[in-house]
Amino acid sequence: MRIYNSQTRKKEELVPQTGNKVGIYACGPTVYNYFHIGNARPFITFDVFRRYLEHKGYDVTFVQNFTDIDDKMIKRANEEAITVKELAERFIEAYFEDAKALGIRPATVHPKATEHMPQIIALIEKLLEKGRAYEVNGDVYFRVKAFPGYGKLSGQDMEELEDGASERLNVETEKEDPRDFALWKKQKPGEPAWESPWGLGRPGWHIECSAMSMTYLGDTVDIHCGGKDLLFPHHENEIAQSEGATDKTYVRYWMHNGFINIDNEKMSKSKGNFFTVRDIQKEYDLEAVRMFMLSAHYRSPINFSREQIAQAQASLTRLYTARDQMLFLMETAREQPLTAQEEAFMARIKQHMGRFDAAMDDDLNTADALGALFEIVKDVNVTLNEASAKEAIGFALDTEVALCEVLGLLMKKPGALPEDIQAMVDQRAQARKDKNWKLSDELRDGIKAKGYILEDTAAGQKVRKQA
RNA sequence: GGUGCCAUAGCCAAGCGGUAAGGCGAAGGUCUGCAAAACCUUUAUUCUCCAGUUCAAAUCUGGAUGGCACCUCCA
Repeated sequence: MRIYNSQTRKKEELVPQTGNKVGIYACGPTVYNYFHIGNARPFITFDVFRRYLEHKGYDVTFVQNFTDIDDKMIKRANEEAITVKELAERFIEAYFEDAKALGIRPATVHPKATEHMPQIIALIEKLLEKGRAYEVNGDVYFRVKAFPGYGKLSGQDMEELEDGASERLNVETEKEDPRDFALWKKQKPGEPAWESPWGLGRPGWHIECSAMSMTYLGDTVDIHCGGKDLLFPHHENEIAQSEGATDKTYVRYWMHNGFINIDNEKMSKSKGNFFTVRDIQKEYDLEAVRMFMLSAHYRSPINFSREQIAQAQASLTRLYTARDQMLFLMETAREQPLTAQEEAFMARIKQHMGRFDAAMDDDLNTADALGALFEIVKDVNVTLNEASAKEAIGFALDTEVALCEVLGLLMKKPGALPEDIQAMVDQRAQARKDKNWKLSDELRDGIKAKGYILEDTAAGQKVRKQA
């Protein structure tokens, strides 16, 4: 498959370092709050990426960290009058709850920064040895001048960066160069701290990702992903730190997702125009949020609005209706020889499957892949009925479910009806037999009031849970 | 100032040189006891605008206009 590499700015054929093994590092959340809808985009995007790679037979190791110590963590913990550790535990738990509701699978490993101090310190020591870092009064900084490749990911010119940095950043006199960034921060009063050769302190934000990525995936990782805004300086700094220490390629493919906007403006903490996943969950099924994210290419910006989520919900229902219809048909379908039409139908389904894969192979084009999926739905609705062969129905059903699983959709399985609903359905069947339309309609309304949609079909009554 | 991205129907969106996928919505119809779902028909002779290259351009080039992001904690 081809993926867009942010560093070369081209789509490149994905060729893992070793056989079919793929190592992926994804920048995870800072666990100082519930994650918002913007955070959800990379989680969903790269979850789909991972699922698709596995669907293609790759053996994927997916590492996503938790940043559980930084300025925001300390500030929030102080506000709540709890320890940073307690704060982290609370929001790590919340992360897993929200991720699950969005259909995001847990990573292979979820390393925490605070549990990797030895690795972080060792990495900093290596940089000091090589003269690519320096210590000043208990703080350690990366010496950007000593790493000639600085700027290669973001395409920034070293001198322009220097001008920009000195203009914009407050001049911290202890740094040699305004572009230098902190690897280790000396403890301030009241802050959590760890022992180090430079005294008590804590790691800078960038170094933890380098250390954890290299711990679990080696000096060179196949793919590193995250949001577009992490490209500079976070990922640029990671390259400097890791390659500065090992003199080996740090990352072979960089992938960055686009943003979610609100009214065409970036959602951000400072603007206050953001929704947490929990806010959305009060109003919408989170599977619709996932569908919404998948409806556009992951590198394009998308605009979040209620209307968009409602549209996504409606499309999702179409997917569910087709699946449930096939499940319904399977109950009564018979084993019988395929007709010529059914064979042609199955051939078309295979073609749509091919189109789905081709779309996903092309830099994870989920919007196009969804198009192929809806072609299947259409064909199913036109072709299949009570007289269809079990083999044809089963094949289309398995195909739809398998493709949806790659996207992490259609995760809700139809369950048995609650007893009271089933009783009303049975009563309505009798009423219909008696042609008692008034009672029949009342029962249908009653069932709807309880959150179920009842439909009459040639094969009898069909009931499904309202979306 | 530096570095990039985007502009396709009422809304969302694919399309990457060969004559506009798909979804949502809307209108009419078929089916139905009535519904619902589903199906059929209609909804972009045209892709922000202006030049250019080409037998051929939404797709390539140049320019204009409008919008967005990064360079500062943020996915």
